[in-house]
Amino acid sequence: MLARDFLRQHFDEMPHLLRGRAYDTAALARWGALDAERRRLLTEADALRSEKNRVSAEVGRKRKAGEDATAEQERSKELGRLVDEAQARSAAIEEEFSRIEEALPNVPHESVPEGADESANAVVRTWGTPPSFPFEPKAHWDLGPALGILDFERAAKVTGSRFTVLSGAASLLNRALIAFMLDLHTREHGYREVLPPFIVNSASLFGTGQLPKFEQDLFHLEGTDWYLVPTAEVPVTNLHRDEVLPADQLPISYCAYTPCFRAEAGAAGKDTRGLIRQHQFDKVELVKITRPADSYDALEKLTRDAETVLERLELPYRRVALCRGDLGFASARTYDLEVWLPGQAAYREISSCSNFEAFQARRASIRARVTGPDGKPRNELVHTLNGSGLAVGRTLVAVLENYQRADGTVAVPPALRPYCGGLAEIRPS
RNA sequence: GGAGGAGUGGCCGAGCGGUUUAAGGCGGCGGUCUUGAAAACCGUUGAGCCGAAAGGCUCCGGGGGUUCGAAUCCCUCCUCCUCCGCCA
Repeated sequence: MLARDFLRQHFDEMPHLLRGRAYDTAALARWGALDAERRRLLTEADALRSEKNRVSAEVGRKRKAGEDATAEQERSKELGRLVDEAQARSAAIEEEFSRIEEALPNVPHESVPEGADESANAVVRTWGTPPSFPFEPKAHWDLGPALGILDFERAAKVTGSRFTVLSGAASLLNRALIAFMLDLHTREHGYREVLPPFIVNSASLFGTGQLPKFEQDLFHLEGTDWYLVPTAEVPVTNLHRDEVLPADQLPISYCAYTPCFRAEAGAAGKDTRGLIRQHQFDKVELVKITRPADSYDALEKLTRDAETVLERLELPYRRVALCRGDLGFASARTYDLEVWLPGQAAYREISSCSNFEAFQARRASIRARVTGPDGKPRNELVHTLNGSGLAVGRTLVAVLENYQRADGTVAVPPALRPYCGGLAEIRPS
């Protein structure tokens, strides 16, 4: 959510500030009209309530003194009715007003590239060289079944499309990747590991911005207020919802492994083959909570931490700065990391690292107790960030495709071997 | 799932129908004292909203109700604790 003060002060500039982003322009205009009306009704109701409080206190005083207070009681009753009326009118407006605010996307940082879609994203840096093969490299959806380690058909039988059974070396590698990533981030990058619940409530999803707008992307547990986590960002960021953190605790850096569950509504026909787009996948997530002044440095660090995983695994990748139109709803600035996939001869997203500034902190009420410029303590909204470090399923895909050999076997990246009992190559099983 | 108990400001905790403008403590901030610090003492210190300001309103786990008036009484939901049952 954006701050009300900010919306008021920059109301006329909002269309410019949100250019390229998807939002309801009519709703924004309506916000401006409702704001004035809402404040008028609020002032009116407050004045009535004030009068009612005064009269009630007078009843108390008179009764204590043994005087008759019938007239005051009647007056107070009448005022109560007027307050209820005023309240009913303002509640309806408040409701619509809030719904509009909750649906407005974040304002992009000034450094975000202009542009409407993916094609306008800016490549910031490229690392490594896509390997050249003396043979036609295969896609993982051919390699995996040939090796007997990925089974798409049985997963479809057991559950449905967009699920995969990993077995043997694939499940071992998947597990090794999780352990490798967590170890790297906790031991070398200073993150604290957490294992959060894989089910979250609607308040948490509101806090990080998935609700109310993106309910169709989530798996909702019928008859409950619970949802499967779409990303560890939700439980981990919400660890500190409704909290005031001591300033000396910041920055906070967490890393967490969770499975992620996504309904993928609206993705029909997209990436239907292989492991790229699944209803369930594993991810190691990085989350940072910082003082506002520190968040852009933190974004660079967090992104570097994610890149280090790819470098240790010797997987070629590039870093892309998302343009305004490609930015997620809550983000002010996002870097995507794209890994090279020989099977598709393309770079594909494997991590997305974002600074949400105070957008999530405002929704989730995450603040820090800081000393103001006047030396007095005050509460300040924190900035939240997160990024994949990395998406495990897609990393497995990248390993299989980049490390494949002419005979159909796959080498195991050296950095991963200690996590696989020394396994150096994957052969058909 | 059953039976009891409890949710109050950054934290702990009193309050159980009308000076609650929420006692007291801890912590924070300012001061006295000190070479400096600690200790002691004094003062100060919740959040959100409306308002140019003066000031006003709301908030005692969430929601609803009773009453002229609710932290306080009633209903309901949630969470935590204790015991019982079931269970990896």
